[in-house]
Amino acid sequence: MRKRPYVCGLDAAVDVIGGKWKVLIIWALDYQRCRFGELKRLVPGVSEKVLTQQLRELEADGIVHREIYDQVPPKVEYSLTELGEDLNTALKPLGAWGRNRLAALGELSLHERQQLTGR
Amino acid sequence: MRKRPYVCGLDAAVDVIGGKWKVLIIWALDYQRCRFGELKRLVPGVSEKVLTQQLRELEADGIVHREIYDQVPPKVEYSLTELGEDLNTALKPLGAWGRNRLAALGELSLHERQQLTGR
DNA sequence: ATCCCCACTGACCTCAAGGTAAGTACGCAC
DNA sequence: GTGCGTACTTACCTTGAGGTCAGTGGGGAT
Repeated sequence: MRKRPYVCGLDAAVDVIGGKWKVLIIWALDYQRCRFGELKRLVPGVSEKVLTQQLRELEADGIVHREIYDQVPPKVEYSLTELGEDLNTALKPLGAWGRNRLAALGELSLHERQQLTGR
Repeated sequence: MRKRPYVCGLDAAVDVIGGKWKVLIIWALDYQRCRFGELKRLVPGVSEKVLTQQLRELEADGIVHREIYDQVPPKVEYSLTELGEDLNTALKPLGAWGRNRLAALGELSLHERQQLTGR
């Protein structure tokens, strides 16, 4: 549960996407429905435990859908729900803003590199 | 510094707004430039230490501008930079998504309340 | 005299998110 | 028969973000 009440919508949204790997998971699922192992490869650096955790939280929040195929070896597929796709759409401008920022930072380091190699 | 490199723009954006109170600060500053004490009142629950910290980080990231008036008693005003206003614009759809979510949750708890009082 | 207000700073502490490593149960390939 | 891949779970540990509290130094109100 939550200690502090939500102050605004932004607050509520950040609560959902706040986990360390959640935006990366959502971003990965936008392109394709994924099995657990694929997701692990698409989100480099997550441990299995934490990936499971975050997926369960996203599922509880109604962002991702978990489909279990009764097979051996086990097969589980994750996909975005409609709500999850809405969220992803809402995240697009933020992603664009971040990309601009990355570009700006990239130019800065290019500049620094030029200064260094210029000596 | 950062351990893991940015995977995408969203990643970079979340790095900037990830602090516990940052979106609330940005949201508060969208309406008006603010003195420190005002901000403290607009963001209920933050301690002074953490508010200062987050403001400094936002300043370092070029999101907020800090203007010091050489007065006694001291006066400091915070405002969004152009980059900060861009960020705020990019956050609007996310805020709207969150508001919808809150509305949905509100209806749920209303429903639960009705079930409870109905007994 | 005593208190509050302004905008902080610094020392110390807490706790929960996340990381590590091992275990599970089954099937297939070599 | 040894190891890998599947999708996890469990116990244990680490870390750092954030919380608590006290102090600063002058001015104005009570």
